[in-house]
Amino acid sequence: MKHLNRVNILKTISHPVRIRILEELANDVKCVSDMEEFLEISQSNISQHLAALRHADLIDYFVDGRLRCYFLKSPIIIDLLEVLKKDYPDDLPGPECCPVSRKGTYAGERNR
Amino acid sequence: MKHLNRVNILKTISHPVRIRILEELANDVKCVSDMEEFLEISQSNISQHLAALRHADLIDYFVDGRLRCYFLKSPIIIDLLEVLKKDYPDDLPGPECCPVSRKGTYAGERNR
DNA sequence: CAAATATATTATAATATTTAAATATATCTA
DNA sequence: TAGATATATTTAAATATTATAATATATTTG
Repeated sequence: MKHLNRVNILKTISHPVRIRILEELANDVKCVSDMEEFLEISQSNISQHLAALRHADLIDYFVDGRLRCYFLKSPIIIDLLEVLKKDYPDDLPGPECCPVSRKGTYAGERNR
Repeated sequence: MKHLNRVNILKTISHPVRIRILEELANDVKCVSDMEEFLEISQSNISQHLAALRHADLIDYFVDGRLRCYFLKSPIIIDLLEVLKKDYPDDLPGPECCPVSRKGTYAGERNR
């Protein structure tokens, strides 16, 4: 079941707006009207993205009067954001020469 | 542009079958008929998922006769898989008492 | 309490993703 | 060269995601 949950986390964060929200929350508590300043989308759309993040248990909030103050709840997000920020210049080296599998020799030259 | 590319990588790997394929390729070269053994989906569906991974530049293959031998190409995948495998027992600690933002005091008790 | 503010929810239409089925292509083998 | 094998592509239908618009709720303030 953990696997499905992880896939669900990935799905949930696979959106530019939600990544942006999470990056901001990784630094700071933010309420929705703070977010309206750096996100160029409607308030109700922001709320929908926040709902998606809440349903995946990635964020939570506390209430200050009519503000809802969101913060990051899930520690995996910190690590995922860090990986997403890293630079990865090169491709992995291809497999060593001629690995062998049950079905084939895997000997051939690489194609494209 | 890098941001969008990262979101695209996330979207592409946000599927249980594609995660599984990547996990296998992180260990080993595999051809499609190898994959037919551990994936319980049709061959053409496997090919479709492989195409998605190729289009995101995450994998590549070389050709051995009629086999196509896939391997992992993108180094970020290694790091992402590692994070996905890690255990994260606890939630992050909530924000310290009473942080302040432009818009509010953020003082209140947490709600749920 | 009425109006204003901050945020959430619902409905809907547009778009994207997914699977399944059918077909196509390339390589090998007899 | 005619299967047979391994894999890919295309099409179509089902489902999911997204943004927008409209409306609802809760809190504060006058």
